[in-house]
Amino acid sequence: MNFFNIIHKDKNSQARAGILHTEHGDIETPIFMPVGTQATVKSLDPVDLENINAQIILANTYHLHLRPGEDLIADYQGLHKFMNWSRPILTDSGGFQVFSLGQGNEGVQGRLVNIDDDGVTFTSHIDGSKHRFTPESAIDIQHKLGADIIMAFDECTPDNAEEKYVKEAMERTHAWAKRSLDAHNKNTAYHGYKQFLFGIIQGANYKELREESARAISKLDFDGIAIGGESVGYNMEATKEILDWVNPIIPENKPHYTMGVGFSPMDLFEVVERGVDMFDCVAPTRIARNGTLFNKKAGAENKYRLNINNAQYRNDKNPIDSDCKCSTCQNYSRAYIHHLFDAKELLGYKLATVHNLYFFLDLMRQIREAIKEDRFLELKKEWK
RNA sequence: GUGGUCAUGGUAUAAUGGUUAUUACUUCGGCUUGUGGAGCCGAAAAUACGGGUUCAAUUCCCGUUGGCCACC
Repeated sequence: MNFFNIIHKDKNSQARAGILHTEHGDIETPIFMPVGTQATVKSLDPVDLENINAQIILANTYHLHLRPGEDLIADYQGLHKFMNWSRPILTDSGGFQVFSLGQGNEGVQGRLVNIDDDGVTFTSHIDGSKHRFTPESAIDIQHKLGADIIMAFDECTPDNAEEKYVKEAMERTHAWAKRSLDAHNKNTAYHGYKQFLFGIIQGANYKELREESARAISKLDFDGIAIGGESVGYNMEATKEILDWVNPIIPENKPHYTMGVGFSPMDLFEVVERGVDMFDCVAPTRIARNGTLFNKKAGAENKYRLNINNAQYRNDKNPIDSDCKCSTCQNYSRAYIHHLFDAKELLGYKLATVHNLYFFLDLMRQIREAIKEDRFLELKKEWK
């Protein structure tokens, strides 16, 4: 059986519907993947995730290496058993954390990060201890964690970096891609089942570099192709442009994954329209914990969302979204959720996260149905 | 009752005889993108009351009211 089967290609765009086959179940694509960095989607447990029809979740190599450590998780036969999640998991390699938690970045200051051609030395954001990742060690850690889909170790460059440095980093990422693949091929079934490895295209916002990176990653024997970078997701105009550059180059029959996409409903349409099968983003869960909740009637001008903290919801008997079928909208009023946030009660985080993820995953379901019926662009128009 | 002391946004506070009176919390909006239950940005909101001195008083003086402390 192939890892990835395309079931239907939309007649009016590059959108396609497909299925990813893994040991822990099939994944219908295109799909949004909730982020559960530390082996938990914050505030939810696996029963909640199944109830909202999550098909696959993410976890992170960097965070789990530092705490509790891959050897401990391997002791529990991998992440699935450790966290009691029986469906597919994808682990990010930790390459992005070198960038996002790196020196000079907003949010986490003063982290020591030294990049050389062999790997990266960095200090822990938890206790300042020194650590080192190489392509080989990042793969080894991911084997022990046991995710169904794992990622090559890459270097993500800032978009404002000069072309010379971006080119160096990109070439390093290509060399690391080969080394990740070699390390992976020595042991593709650490826990007794096959893990699939994706390569990552870099090159920031330089057309020639993106094309070169797309060629380099495409010719390697990866199971899937990811598109990374600071702009991807964060700057949708740039993201669309990058996808238009690399799409003619990357193999059509492999799954395409844009890393960090899924801030607003329209973002989902934009990348699916350009042939993307998988994407993840912390936004739906993070903004949920701050009280920002998806609502279709709020309209495109409000990014289809409302802030439940606002005073206007203090005594509002309606659900967050009257068309939503999630357990939060079926059972709770805006007034109650407003109160939970006002009082900083833990249940508020859970109810909000359930709603935002359900909203996104149900929209993905609608998108898949629309693709199969060649009306993807019509559905997109409803949300424009 | 006598003496002392204090009175600044809703709460707690800083400062000053002279542009727009400080800060925190609260309140009201916003930001959030391969995770950050955090953080950040913006807005609203005050010199107890009455009189006096002065070019100018939230500041100095007197009184009123109220709080606190001590004494009888």
